[in-house]
Amino acid sequence: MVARKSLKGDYCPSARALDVIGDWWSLMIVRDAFDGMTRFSEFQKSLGIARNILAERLRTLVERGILVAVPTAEGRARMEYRLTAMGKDLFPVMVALRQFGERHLFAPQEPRSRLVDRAAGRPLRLDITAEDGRAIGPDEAVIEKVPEAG
Amino acid sequence: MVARKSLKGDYCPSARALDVIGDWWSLMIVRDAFDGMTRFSEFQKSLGIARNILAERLRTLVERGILVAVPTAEGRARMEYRLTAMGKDLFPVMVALRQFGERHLFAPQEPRSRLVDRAAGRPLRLDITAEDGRAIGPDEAVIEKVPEAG
DNA sequence: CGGTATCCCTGAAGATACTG
DNA sequence: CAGTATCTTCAGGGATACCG
Repeated sequence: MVARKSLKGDYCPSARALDVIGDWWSLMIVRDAFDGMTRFSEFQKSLGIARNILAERLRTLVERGILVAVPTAEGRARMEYRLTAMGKDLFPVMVALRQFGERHLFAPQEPRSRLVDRAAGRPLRLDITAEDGRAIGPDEAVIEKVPEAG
Repeated sequence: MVARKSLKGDYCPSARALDVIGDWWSLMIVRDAFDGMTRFSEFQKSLGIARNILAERLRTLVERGILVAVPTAEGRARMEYRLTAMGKDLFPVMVALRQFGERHLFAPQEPRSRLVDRAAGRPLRLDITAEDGRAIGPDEAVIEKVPEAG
């Protein structure tokens, strides 16, 4: 996933974003981080991931600037992993994925976790609009190719 | 990526969504589909993916209800692959990924493709809000666990 | 052109043992 | 507890040859 041959995706922000957080475990770690988890063992227990894999993923997420590792008061190498500002900018990605999942991947009455407005306890809205406020769907949007390497 | 052991993610819509479209090639195919591509060879040329892999990915995207394969007038097994309504619901995911990529993964003057409002040619906005219209960020949202399977 | 059928190979993931 | 180091397995992906 990391060093991919430069394809047209090179110039595509989606492709780059996917390169950074596009594999299963990284996204699940980020999801748990949004859910307030910070400790190695919390992630490990929540995900059932192998420890070496978790360590490696945390390392690259830190390298990429998604998480910071801050030493805890307790001991020596004890770290807490927290989302950076950049990491928090993944919030819309998480919300979008979640809404898609809720809409299409659960039976009507099937139990599921929900992401809600903390204050009101109600589901969130996600809106894509033009600068003038018009709602924009797939058919109202178009990809502008990069000028030179079109 | 497909048959993953049931982890807590079982109840997490994000995890399920990721199971459906969470690998590199599937997302890139969907991105190209949003960009108007429909033919096997278009995807193949755009992505530089091996043909067998592309065929397999198209097949599973169709199975999962993201794409439909419609026969073309031309010949026998010639297919066009188009986004279903469900597939189009991935639009917010693509926009969110793209915005993240644009914001954090490009140098200021580095060339990139852009997703714009077709009418105005201007970038899109993506807003997450509560039902009453308040803007919601990561700190204003909370994940409600599924009732029973806590 | 639009795929399918094989073969091979790498690299990512798991298990496990070890360390401070 | 919070990792690191090592080994092994296995499936995802590339290359290639073939078919209608």
